[in-house]
Amino acid sequence: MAKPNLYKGSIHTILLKLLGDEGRMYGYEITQKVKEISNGDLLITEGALYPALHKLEADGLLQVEVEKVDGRLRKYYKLTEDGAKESVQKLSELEAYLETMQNLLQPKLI
Amino acid sequence: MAKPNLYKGSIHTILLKLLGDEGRMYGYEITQKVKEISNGDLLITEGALYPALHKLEADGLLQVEVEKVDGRLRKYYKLTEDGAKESVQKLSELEAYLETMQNLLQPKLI
DNA sequence: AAACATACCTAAGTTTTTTAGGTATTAATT
DNA sequence: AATTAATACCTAAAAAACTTAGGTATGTTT
Repeated sequence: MAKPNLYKGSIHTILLKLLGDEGRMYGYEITQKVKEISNGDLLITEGALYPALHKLEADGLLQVEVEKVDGRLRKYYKLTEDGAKESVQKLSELEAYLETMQNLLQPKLI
Repeated sequence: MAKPNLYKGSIHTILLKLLGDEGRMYGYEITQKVKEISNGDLLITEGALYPALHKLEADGLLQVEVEKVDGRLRKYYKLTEDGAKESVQKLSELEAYLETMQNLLQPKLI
């Protein structure tokens, strides 16, 4: 792993969370939003993003609405009901993971 | 991803951190320690652990001492000087990642 | 006119893991 | 006494999840 943009396994969770917060977003918007939130630390590559969105859609967790804005195509994604449930699930897993990591990082108490 | 035991990409960091804290540990001990710290949430599989230890050793970040205890072989690992430096580096990366994730999880402030 | 930003996409390759084995010794259980 | 569980190491094949490196097309800026 030369310069990973994000720890693997978290992209689906990030997408579900963002779409839950924002209501609906399109792919390019997501890349910019994540870059902004992370102050440039987390760069979601398009090669990871689009397959992830397609997978979540195929799994029935996302719903897509295509729109043309300023002559360009946009694919807006939003959570389905199942997506909202899965989001809760994934977020609690991520929180457990983050807590574990914090426990690992904490200076050892002897 | 059926039931991943840990978010990918963090195992090297975990190993460096644990060895920095504990001084020296052997493989099996690490699996038990991580299970304990995470209350059973994080299970480092041996198929991930041993190759990771060997990689870190090959990269000069770990040093190994073989001992026989109660008739069984143990391979104690500890950080080299380079390993200690790399540990600092990896930990700051992990902390930045955790902070970003926390930012993502925080309820949106409008 | 060229470069950059917006907006989508995919395929090949790489990395990192899971799965599923294997060997061997000691401790606990039946 | 024999089987199972725990301790302790290991590896190879497969799967998963990325990065890299392309591709197309439109609008904006230099």
